Amino acid sequence: MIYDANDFPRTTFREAKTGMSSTLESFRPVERKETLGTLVREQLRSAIMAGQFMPGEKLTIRAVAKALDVSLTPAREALFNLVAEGALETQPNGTVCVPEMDENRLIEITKIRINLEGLAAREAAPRLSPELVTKLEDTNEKLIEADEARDYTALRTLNWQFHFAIYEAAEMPLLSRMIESCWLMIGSYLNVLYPDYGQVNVGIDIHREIIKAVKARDAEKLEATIALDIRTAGDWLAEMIRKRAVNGAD
Amino acid sequence: MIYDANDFPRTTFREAKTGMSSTLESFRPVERKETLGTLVREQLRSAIMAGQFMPGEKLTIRAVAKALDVSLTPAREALFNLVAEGALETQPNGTVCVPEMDENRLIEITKIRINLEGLAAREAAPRLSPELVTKLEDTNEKLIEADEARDYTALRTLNWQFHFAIYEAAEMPLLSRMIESCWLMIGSYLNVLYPDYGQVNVGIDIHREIIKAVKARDAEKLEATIALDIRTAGDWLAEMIRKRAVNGAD
DNA sequence: ATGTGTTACATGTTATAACAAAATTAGCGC
DNA sequence: GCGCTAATTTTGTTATAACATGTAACACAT
Repeated sequence: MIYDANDFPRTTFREAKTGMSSTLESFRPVERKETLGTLVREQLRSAIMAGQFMPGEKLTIRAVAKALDVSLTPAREALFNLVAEGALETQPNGTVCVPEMDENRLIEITKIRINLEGLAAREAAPRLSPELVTKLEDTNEKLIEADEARDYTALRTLNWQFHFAIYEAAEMPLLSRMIESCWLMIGSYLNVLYPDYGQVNVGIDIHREIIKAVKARDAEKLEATIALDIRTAGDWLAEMIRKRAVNGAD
Repeated sequence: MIYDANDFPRTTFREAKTGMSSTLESFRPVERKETLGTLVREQLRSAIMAGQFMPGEKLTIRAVAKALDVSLTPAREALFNLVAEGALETQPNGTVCVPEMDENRLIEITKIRINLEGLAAREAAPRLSPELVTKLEDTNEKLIEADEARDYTALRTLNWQFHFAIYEAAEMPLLSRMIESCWLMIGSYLNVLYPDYGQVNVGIDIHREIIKAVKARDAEKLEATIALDIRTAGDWLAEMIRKRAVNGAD
C-alpha cells in the first residue's frame, strides 16, 4: 500500500549464456528466481525514486518487513543494500532513513551528474542509431502528453527512459549504474519539493535539443545540452530548497 | 589469516552534528559501536583492495562466516553490501564472487576514474592548503622509500593516502565514495596481475608533477596530471591483461 | 569404460528467537 | 506544571534452524 511499485526499468547485469542442443536452440535460460531481499529492494527503490518518503523519514526494519509481509532478514538486506548504494543513510543508532537534502548535497550531486552523464553522452554519441532517435522521439511525445495530462508519475518514468536510452547506448554498464545511483539520490526529493508538479516540464525544449544532437551524433552538443538539462533541474531544486528553508517548512 | 586487514583509511560519512555546550565544544561524537556486519565488510574490503582474492573466486557465505568466526547473518550482510557497492558480483545462483576483469571493464573503469577524479581535482584545487602540500610531500617520501624497500603493500596504502588526501580537499563526500568504489573495483586485480610488483613505481614522477600542480593550485594541470596517472596505470594493467590472455593464464 | 540415476553434501534463503540498547511512556515527587 | 526516574515498548543485532536448490560423488547397468 505504502510502497507503491512503479516501473523504472532497471539496468540488468545478467547476460544470457548460450550453448544448447539443436532443437532447444531457441530456449532462453530460465529467469532466475528473485529472492525476497531483491524484491523488497526493488519495491523500496521505486518508492524512493517516486519520492514517496519524506527526507529524514525513518525506515525501520520491522515496518518494512510488515508492510511487505516478509521477515526481518530480507527487509534488513534490502535496506542496507540501498544504504551501500547511497540511496539511504544510517543514523548513528543504526536506523535507516531517507537522507536530508541540503543545498551542498544537491550541488555535489549535480556536479557529479554533469560529469557522469556527460561522459555517457560522449561515449554514446558515435553509437547512436536511427532506431534510438525514433525511440527518443516517441518517448518525448508521450512525455509531452503526460505533461499536458499532468500525470507526473508517468512523466518521471518517461523522463527516466528518455535519458537512460541514451546512456545505455554508451554500453558502459558500470557507468549506467552509477548514474542510476545519482538519480536515486535526487529522486527522493522530487515529490517532496513538488507535491503537485513535475520537475521536467520546463525541460521539454531541452529534450528537443537533445534529440537534435542525437540525430546529428554531435557528441559535444549532446553533452552540453544534457549538462544544461541537469543544471536547470538542479537550479530549480536549489531554489525550492531555499524557499522551503525560508518558509520554515519541516 | 586469509582475511588480512590492511588499513586503507576509509572515507567516513558520519558528519559530526554540532550544537553542544561551550566547554564541550571540542568533543567529537563518540565512535559508533561497529556492528559485526560492518567489521566483516571492512575486512573484506581491505582484502579485496589488497588483491588477496583471485578474480572469479567464490566467496561463500559460510566460508566468510567461518573465517571471521561470525554467524551467517553478518557475513551475508557484508558480502551483499559489497555487491551493492560494485566491489563484488553475484552469480546467477546467488553465490558472491570477485568480478573478472577484462579489457572492456578496465577501459570503462579508467574512463570513469578520469572523469570522477578529474572533477575532484578541479574542485579541490582552490581549497588546497600549504599543509596539504607538506602532507603530500611527506607521503610521497614514504612512498619512494616503500618502493625502494619493495614493500608493495605499504606502497599501495601510501598511494591511496596520497590521492585521497587531494580528493578529500574537494569536500565532496559522495564523490569521494564513488571514487573509492572505483579503486575497489580495480584493486582486486593488482596483486593478481602483479604478484611481485607494485603498480605505482612508474608513477612517482607523475606524483612529483601532481605535487607541483597542488603547490601552484593549478586546477587544469592538476586534473591533467591525475588523468595521466590514471591512464598510465590503466594502460599498464591493460597490457598485463593482454599478456595474461596470450599466455593463457587462468 | 561410459552414461545414468541416486544419494550425499554444500550452499543460498528465510523465518524465528533471544538479546541489548535506545526511545518512549508512565508514574511520582516537588 | 515541571523534572526526574523507572518501566515499557520499540528497534537493531545476531545466532540458529529449517528449507530448497544446486553440485558432486558414487554405484550400477549397459
